[in-house]
Amino acid sequence: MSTQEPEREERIEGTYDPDAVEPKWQDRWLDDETYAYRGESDDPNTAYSVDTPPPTVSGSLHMGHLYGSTLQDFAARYHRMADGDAFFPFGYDDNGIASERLTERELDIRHGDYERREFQQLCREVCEEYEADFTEEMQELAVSVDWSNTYKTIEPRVQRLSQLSFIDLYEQGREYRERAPAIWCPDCETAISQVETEDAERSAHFNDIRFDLADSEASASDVSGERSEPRAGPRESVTISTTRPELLPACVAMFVHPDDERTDDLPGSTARVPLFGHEVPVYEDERVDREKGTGVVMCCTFGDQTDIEWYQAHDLDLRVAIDESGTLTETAGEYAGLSTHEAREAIVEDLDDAGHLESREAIDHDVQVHERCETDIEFRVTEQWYVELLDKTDEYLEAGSEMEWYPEKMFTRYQHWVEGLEWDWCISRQRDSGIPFPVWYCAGCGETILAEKADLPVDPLSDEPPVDACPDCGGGEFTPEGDVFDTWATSSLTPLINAGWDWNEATGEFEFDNPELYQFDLRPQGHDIISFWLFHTVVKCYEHTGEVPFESVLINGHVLDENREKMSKSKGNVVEPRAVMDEYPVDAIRYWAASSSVGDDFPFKHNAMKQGEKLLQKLWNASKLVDSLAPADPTEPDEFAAIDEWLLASLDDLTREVTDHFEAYEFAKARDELRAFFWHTFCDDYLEIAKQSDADSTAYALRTAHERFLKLFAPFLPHITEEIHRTLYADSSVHRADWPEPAGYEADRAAGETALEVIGALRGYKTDNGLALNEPLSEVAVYGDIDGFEDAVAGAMHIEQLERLDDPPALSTEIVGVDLDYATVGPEYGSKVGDIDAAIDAGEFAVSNGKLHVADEVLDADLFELREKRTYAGEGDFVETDSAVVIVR
RNA sequence: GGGUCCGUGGUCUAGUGGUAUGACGCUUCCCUUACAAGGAAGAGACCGGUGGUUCAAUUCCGCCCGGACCCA
Repeated sequence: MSTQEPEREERIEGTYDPDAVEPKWQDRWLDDETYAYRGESDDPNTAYSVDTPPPTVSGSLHMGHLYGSTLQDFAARYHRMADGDAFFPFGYDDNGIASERLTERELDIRHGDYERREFQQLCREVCEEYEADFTEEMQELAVSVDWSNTYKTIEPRVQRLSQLSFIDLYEQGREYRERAPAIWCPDCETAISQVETEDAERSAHFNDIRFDLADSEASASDVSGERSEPRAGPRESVTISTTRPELLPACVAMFVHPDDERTDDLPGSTARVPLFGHEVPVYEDERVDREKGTGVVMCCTFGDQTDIEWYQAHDLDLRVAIDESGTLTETAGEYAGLSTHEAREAIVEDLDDAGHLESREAIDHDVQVHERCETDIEFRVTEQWYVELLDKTDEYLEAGSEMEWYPEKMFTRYQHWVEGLEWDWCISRQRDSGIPFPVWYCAGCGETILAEKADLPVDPLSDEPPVDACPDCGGGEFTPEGDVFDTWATSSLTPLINAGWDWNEATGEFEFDNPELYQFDLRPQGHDIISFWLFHTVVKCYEHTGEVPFESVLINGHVLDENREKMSKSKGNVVEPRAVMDEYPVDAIRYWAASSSVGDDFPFKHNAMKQGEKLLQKLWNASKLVDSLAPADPTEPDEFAAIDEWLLASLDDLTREVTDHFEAYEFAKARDELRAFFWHTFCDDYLEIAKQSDADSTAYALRTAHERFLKLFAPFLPHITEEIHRTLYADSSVHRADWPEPAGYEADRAAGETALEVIGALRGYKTDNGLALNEPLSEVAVYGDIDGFEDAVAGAMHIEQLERLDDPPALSTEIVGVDLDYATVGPEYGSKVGDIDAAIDAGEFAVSNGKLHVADEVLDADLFELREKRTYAGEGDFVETDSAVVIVR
């Protein structure tokens, strides 16, 4: 076997000391590069690979990282053993606003004072120490990442890849540049995408504002054209309700619902915007919410997404009243130069003075804000780059369904997101730092000039375009694109980064350095980022490679606080991983992390760490006993004692089940079955038998089972299994050992079970009678099938004379109840079942010739079981089990 | 407001159209050739509420309540 030193001197002694053992192996694994990817296979089906979403490292490790990383590690460790190798890389996401702001703060600089490359270099330096802390904590958690395979999203290699991705999509016609309404952050002064917004509650006012209707001549050219009966006494004004009166100068139309009788006189008329005086048409549109207010709404460019839809559907004017910094423009006349908030107050005041403010009511409502700075967003018409999505949502939905989802139900989140898409993906950001677009424009004709793939990464602000003259018009002047990529444009490329995707100039094709890694076997992540991170990654990789990037997606839940509430800084209920790691063995924390079904949220509980701690001691103590009972390297005997072979056969069953659970990412089931078998069958039952056994096969079974337990536990409990395995069995890491396979033992399972039942019954008997468990029993008789296991029973229970009874002992039995086989009785007797139950409960039944007479029915023997109470009148005490009867004399 | 999911002994959790699994805690007894962080025995759940389908619902369906997440 794996033992190279049969004369191994070391021993398992004392109590287990995780404080000493855990750091020792953590250091050793790093020194030995135990988890380095060997990459000896070319076959994508044998190389197990994990692609993890890189965390932002400018913050510290939180419980979500701890839990998510540990789950990934279970999979990686299992597959490293089962498949022989595993690619488990790590990335740091430092290409983003968070790390840029961190750098500015730490160095007291402004990014605008540097060339992009210089600033990014500074970012990398500042982030390094944060990354080092993060790495250290990940290593303390025994996450078996290959630390020689890491990347940073800001590094030049990743920048090159991001730009290659842009060029490839552009050449495929999947990207376009367009002037259109986009979501805008007035504080960051950039376009942002829908996923970067969130809701925030704001105090505001509903302002009811009266618009005068202009001379109704416009009705003659009524757009709806079908006004059957003119209203008597045409009204002179309409009232709308708005929380944003500062948008009045941007008002371009009014809308009413076509089926709203209150307003069916209005379409075709013209309203005059108070204070500003310009006139706007009134149209019909079904998107008007009839339930609210007066049924009349104003449309401004732009107050919300509906305004954009109306602007496009009705070909409205564009009136830009708010500029890129949230300041009112000349369009706002005398209000130009005010901020939106100042203008809001000023305009309301003036409306009131002019008699156009009918009422004002304070409300709290949700508004959309930029998630990074919590600034209220605006919608502005700007020129941006987009990745086209809306034309291929069916394909992307299909791509998502090709992946295995764990748990399966999480696919619906992806599905709903894709089905609900309304925007193409805006990938350009008006920021100074970030990864630049590799693009110039011809100053003469506007032609788009892309960088050469070989030259990437480039920065158009510093580098020259690859041509001297415009290929279209021959002009020689070029304007660099100053925008940078959206952060998801890069972080959606992690599978390509990890597999070394690049442009091969010689072959003229995109190729992978490690093609065996792609597609990745597993993508683990939280359920909160399915809609953007995972989706974007699927889209990008699918377009670049024609293949879905992941075979399986593992969605983990969130760790909640002990009251099942989400942890948040503002609530002050955050549990720090550092504190938990200081208090409990990492193996125990990992054992806890395996306790919940994948995908479910679960609470952090200090008590929950106890189970793992106890298991560690149990494993240690059992190892001590095994070590003292059996020689280190027993040879396999020709003949097995029945109980020994029974144990190994049962262990084969367990091995199959645990393996299946790991394959299906059912860590909790693997954990619980493994623990139950180890603790109860192996420790409670088998070890007690083994102590009394002198069969050669016992030593062999003990050692074989013990070593297999260490391997089966290794993904969950990497430290203690390594310590014991190295001490007793091998000089190499258990984490590089082969995953156990069933050895093919056969045994009389039923007789073995019965024997253990008898032992259990006798143990109870001794306890009930105040006897020590090692107290000898002079004479015991057993009626039941324990063929071959007599010695095991006699040895474990210290029975001096064990007798097998061929006939049941003389017992008197009393029927105390009837258990119906409802699965059969139910369908057969239908509504009579209630009567039958009632009669049985009342004791109104009789049994004759094996049939049950009850409630005027006669039930065959296979429909029920009698609950009997047996009494033994003979010599000695009587104990019964499910399948045996035991007499102690 | 819409969608998805969740709600099981004091706590956490498994599970199923036929009367509920395990752990932690609790009670009693036991230092027995590793382990008292152990062993044996035991108490503790009308499976969130309410209607419906069914012979039978914790399980399937509707509504309500509570929680999480996603999207408006």
